[in-house]
Amino acid sequence: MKSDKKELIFDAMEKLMSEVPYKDISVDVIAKKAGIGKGSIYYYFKSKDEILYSVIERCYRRAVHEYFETLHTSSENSALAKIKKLFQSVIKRDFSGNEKNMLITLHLHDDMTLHHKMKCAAIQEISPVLTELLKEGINEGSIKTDTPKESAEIIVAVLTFFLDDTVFPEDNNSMLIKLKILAGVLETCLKTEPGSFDFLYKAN
Amino acid sequence: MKSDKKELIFDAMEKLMSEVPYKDISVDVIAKKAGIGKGSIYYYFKSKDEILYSVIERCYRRAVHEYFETLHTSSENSALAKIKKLFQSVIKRDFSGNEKNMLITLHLHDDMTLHHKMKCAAIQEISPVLTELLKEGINEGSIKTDTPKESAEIIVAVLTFFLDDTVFPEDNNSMLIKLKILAGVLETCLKTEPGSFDFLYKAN
DNA sequence: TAAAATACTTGACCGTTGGTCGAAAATATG
DNA sequence: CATATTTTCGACCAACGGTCAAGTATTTTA
Repeated sequence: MKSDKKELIFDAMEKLMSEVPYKDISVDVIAKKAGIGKGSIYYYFKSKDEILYSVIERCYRRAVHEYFETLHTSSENSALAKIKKLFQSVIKRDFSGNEKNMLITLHLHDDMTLHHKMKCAAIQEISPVLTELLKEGINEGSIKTDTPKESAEIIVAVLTFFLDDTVFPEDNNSMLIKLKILAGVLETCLKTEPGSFDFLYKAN
Repeated sequence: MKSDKKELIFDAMEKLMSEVPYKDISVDVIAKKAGIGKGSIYYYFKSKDEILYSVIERCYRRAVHEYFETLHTSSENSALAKIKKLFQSVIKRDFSGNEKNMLITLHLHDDMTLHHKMKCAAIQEISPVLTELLKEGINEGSIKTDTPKESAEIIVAVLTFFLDDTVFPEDNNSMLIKLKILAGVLETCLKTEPGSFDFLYKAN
């Protein structure tokens, strides 16, 4: 019966973030939601911001984990196919209304503190994975670039930027056009077969 | 002798932001620096954040204004040349240490609130100008794209992202590689002559 | 097992903050 | 000059993030 307080705090924060704007989440409220004393919070985290960071990082780590899960249950194993899966693990729920997850919920909030941190976390957590996939693609011959690490970082950065509703507060059509441009950019950037990234803007 | 209080507040805020982290700038301090009562601040701005937004917007508007100034003092008037000038007005001081301006100063701060807002403001202020330049280039024949507006927004977004030190906290070499990639991406994205955007990563 | 040490828990408390407000001062209007 | 309107102000407030001494549970020691 180890009641991991740290996990309790995580869960309380995550729950709250999906319910109310970050600015309305006080440490007292987190403690209340977690069912522990306020002082305990500061036994496990050195600041309120640290809780936020940890939650966001965990969120992207889960997306990466989900991607690795899908790998096992699939025959297609080309680098490009894997990249597609990785992207989908991160973004797929952002465009379907029914299965909201943490990432989309976070994006919806208007608090700026969140958005910058999310981009940084995304780059930190996801770009290393993508970097390896790019290298795989290079070995396979399906991808050509001399700078996989930097390319990966750029790609993740841009992708995350795109998913941020608050940066481009526009209609879906503009978003679709941009995703199409992005697909083209990725193709030329990585010198892949035409259509390799069409899944970004094509339904399913 | 109209002592425009609003301007006083602007200047105080701008000065303070170049001196201390945003989180250390209280409304009392702004009032003190501006030499007015705290209550007066809330007569002209409805919140502290609104001051921040206004200052950042003014900052990018100045960059755009500076660009328009350089237009008059030049013979070269091709769309690509103008785009180069626009970019340089926004970023040039970010890489030279001596002539620090507001933009670089802001980027240096570690406060997240700033960074997201700066990206939004950059897109809002600069991408319309770039959109027109892309259209010019299309008419000239030097640029080819069906979606100038969206392309412009993407370009500004990515560029701003790159200039943000806190997102890619790496060495200058990685930054240089990324700017090189970006230049290539812009070329293929806009179908311009090779080397059109080399100024992004080449010294002067 | 008792005692000592360590790890964990707590909520009252603190300093600071963004923002409010009624009143005073300045300015405009007639 | 009197009245109305705009501007200025700082004492004040509620709420916040964070601290802390004092307690309780758990583990270690002998």
